[in-house]
Amino acid sequence: MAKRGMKLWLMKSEPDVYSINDLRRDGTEHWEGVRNYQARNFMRDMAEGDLALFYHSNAKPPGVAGICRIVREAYPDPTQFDRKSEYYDPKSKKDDPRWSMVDVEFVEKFAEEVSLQTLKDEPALEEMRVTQKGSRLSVQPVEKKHFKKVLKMANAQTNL
DNA sequence: GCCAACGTTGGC
DNA sequence: GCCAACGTTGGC
Repeated sequence: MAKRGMKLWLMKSEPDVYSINDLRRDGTEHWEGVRNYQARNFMRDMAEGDLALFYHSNAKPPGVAGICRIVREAYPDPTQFDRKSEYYDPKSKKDDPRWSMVDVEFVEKFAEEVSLQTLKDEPALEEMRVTQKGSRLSVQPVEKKHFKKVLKMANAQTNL
């Protein structure tokens, strides 16, 4: 059931890097490596218990693969200080970390992914951010009506 | 691999 | 503060 004031999100991951199957295996994971200020700011707005659509980007086809839940609110992403990490940011200072991450846990993998094309073909999702041209943002808020629609299209077990 | 649609950087 | 050059994202 939906908690009062719960916010809803969409989070993109390239399945070659980290997929919904990886999250199912791991249970929980750090959502590290976000290096875009807008996406970071959205992560900072997340609260424990919020739900997110797990979106496979750069996939064939791209689409929503399942659901995850925020289990830890934003805190500094340690990879920004790790010289060996591909996410290393030499400009970020220890006493003023630039980048944040959240922790997520696996909720559900859809029996069938809902492809981006399917989302685009659904008139009710016309205004959803991810269906819009040039939507590159890797973390984005989702309106409740859109989230519910996607759950329905996916025959999801999760409901709001 | 191409390229549109951004976002960031840095010279001025 | 402007803006050109450059880098990244991500669908196709």
